[in-house]
Amino acid sequence: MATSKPTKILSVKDQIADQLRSDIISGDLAPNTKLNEQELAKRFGLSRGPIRDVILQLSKEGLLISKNNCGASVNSVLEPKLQKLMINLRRNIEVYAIESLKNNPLTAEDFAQLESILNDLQSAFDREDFTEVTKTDISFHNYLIHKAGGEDLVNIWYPYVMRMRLNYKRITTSSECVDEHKGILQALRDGDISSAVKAIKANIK
Amino acid sequence: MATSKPTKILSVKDQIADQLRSDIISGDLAPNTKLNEQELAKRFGLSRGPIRDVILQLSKEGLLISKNNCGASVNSVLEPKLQKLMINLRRNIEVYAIESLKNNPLTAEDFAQLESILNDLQSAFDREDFTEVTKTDISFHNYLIHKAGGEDLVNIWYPYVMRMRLNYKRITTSSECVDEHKGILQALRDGDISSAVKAIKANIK
DNA sequence: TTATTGAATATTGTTAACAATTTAACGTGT
DNA sequence: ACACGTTAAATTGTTAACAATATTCAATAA
Repeated sequence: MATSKPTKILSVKDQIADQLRSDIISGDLAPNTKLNEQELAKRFGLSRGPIRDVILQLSKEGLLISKNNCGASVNSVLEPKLQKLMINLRRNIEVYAIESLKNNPLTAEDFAQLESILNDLQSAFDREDFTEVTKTDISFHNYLIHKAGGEDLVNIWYPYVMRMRLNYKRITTSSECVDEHKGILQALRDGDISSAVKAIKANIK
Repeated sequence: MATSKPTKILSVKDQIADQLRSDIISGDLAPNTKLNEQELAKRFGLSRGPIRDVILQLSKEGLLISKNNCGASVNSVLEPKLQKLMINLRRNIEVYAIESLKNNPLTAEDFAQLESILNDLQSAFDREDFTEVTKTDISFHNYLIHKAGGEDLVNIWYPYVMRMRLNYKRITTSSECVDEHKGILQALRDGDISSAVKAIKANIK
């Protein structure tokens, strides 16, 4: 039996959602841009049905906002106060995740995975592919969140990250971003949870 | 022009979503129950299209969970730790909402609305219509959240409330629930924010 | 008996035509 | 020129048939 790395199978809708997420993160689709179902259907070579599903999915994630009979648009930037609230809530979730690793420590496999993600992060920086940087950044956190609380926690957490990405267009420098994540990982390796918590808090802003 | 109370116009899908929410809250649809699209379509006299939309909507709210090619089920009860986390997060949001009323105080109209909601709450208790009790309870909080942060904040907050309702089947007594909300309202009337915050914290559990 | 294979069934995913609604454009009257 | 109502176009909502995928269950072999 072939036990090599399982290539991820993505449903058609997942792929389209992924592409649209990229477009939004990259700024290609600016906030308040209205989406046209037919247009999207033609672009992806599908009918409007699945497109509608994807639009609802991305609404669930906070990236789009859709009103009755009026279509969907890219969600707008949050006002600063709500932004701060969301950062605070996200911090709560991620701190919870880190602390829960006390009873559910990372395995060697986990560390290998996270290491690999950080390599991808560095590589994306080197290519100056900032959309990929963002996605990889998110996937690092996603890994930890999932480890700590499974799908349930991911579902609670995900909308915050996504919605926050709409607010921050500016990208940090390579060294800062990669180093911050390496710091988190190292603290976890050392089993130094309180240090990891500090590092996570510093990273979420 | 007739300026009397505007009767809310609900889209077909909103009405179906509402009904399903009731079914889930009432326990008529127990956690992990699988939903059948055809069945629902027949029940509501629609085709499967809009039903699918509603299912996605309720997934967004955390009431349902749907997997690829495998349909949707009523979401399961959260494990106690995640439950506590969610309560904590919801408290954060509601405290934020209350505190933001300092700069954006409730009007006479607001108080009238909230009063009316509490009357409905008492009435639902008297009728022992506990599904309606839950919905009215939620709508009280919803009013404050919306006042404080608009649609954006409601969208952040709503999934927590809904998901939490799946965990608590037991209903509190009439006097306890109504009194708690009256306490919140009275503190707000007095302009005593810190007291209102205390009352909200005590109410969310 | 237990596991496994395969066909039959049921369910979800997709499509394209049709209906209802919203948006835009136009013309009329003031 | 401006406001208003009507019509035409564009867009979203809905439907029903079809395709792809999962599930069920019976038959077979170990």
